[in-house]
Amino acid sequence: MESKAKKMKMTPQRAAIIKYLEGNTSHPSAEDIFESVRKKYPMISFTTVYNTLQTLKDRDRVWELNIDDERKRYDPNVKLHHHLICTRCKNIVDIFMDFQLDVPEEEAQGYMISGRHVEFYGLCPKCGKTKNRG
Amino acid sequence: MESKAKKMKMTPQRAAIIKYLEGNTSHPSAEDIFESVRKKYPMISFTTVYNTLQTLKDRDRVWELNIDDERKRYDPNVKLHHHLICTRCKNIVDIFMDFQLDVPEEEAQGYMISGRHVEFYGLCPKCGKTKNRG
DNA sequence: ACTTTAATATGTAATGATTTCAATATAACA
DNA sequence: TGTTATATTGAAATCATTACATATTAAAGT
Ligand SMILES: [Mn+2]
Ligand SMILES: [Mn+2]
Ligand SMILES: [Zn+2]
Ligand SMILES: [Zn+2]
Repeated sequence: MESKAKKMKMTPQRAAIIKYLEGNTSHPSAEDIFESVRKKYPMISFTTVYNTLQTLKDRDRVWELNIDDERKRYDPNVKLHHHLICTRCKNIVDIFMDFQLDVPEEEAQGYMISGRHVEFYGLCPKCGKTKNRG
Repeated sequence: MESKAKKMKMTPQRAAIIKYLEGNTSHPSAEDIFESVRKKYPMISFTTVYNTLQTLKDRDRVWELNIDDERKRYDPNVKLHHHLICTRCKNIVDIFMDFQLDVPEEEAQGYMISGRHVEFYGLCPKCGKTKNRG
């Protein structure tokens, strides 16, 4: 009992953030979380959002995605899955498929591979239509 | 002849940046490029590095990677391939394998998929040894 | 219930990568 | 050689994220 097992103090702010994330498949940014939680807790600080996200990351309760080139995105679903991102509006959707992604010893160049993630890029249905001036 | 076909004015700075990138498999950051080119052109501006990278991106001569959570990384190899990143030192190496990554219509959720990229995470040989206090 | 205290929340300042901008310089071409 | 669209430069601005100092509070013990 050590790393993941540290007890986590519950606060209204944390509860609100966790509630917002629960089952959320929109892959929100820290700002998205802040703006949403702010409706109920107008006094919440941006720092608290980042602090809480860090705490949740430490406990593997949230996954930080670098898939969006402008900001970090957060995913409460930490089970292995992949993503499809719209290159125009940055919408992200889940892909639950089990790809065969084994890297043979000689290709791994001595790395100890512990994680894998497939990113697909394209245009979402909405952006696919309005090709220009999106 | 239009988008990609725009002619590109050649300058000593651009030549130096392009030369540095040519065949470079280290996936350098803008700063890496700046520091290297600066040795020959001490007066080069950071802005010029970013400008040139933008120009090269526009012409599909360089690939901007979001794989590193701290900074953008650039890859002069624009042919489809994948990457393996060390989660500790952020070293990035290429994986030239042809994975089967077809997403069936019903999983694509209406997206028009145009690109794919597999990211592997792990520890590089160096970091794998020194498990602590890296 | 009251006390204690380590953990958390807050506001503000700092950081660091990237972008914007206005002025100056120059590659390409006639 | 002159013209001009394009590129370079340095400085300032932007924006996401982090660091810090101070005030607050959840939770464990009494
Ligand atoms: Mn997801
Ligand atoms: Mn590469
Ligand atoms: Zn879209
Ligand atoms: Zn490493």
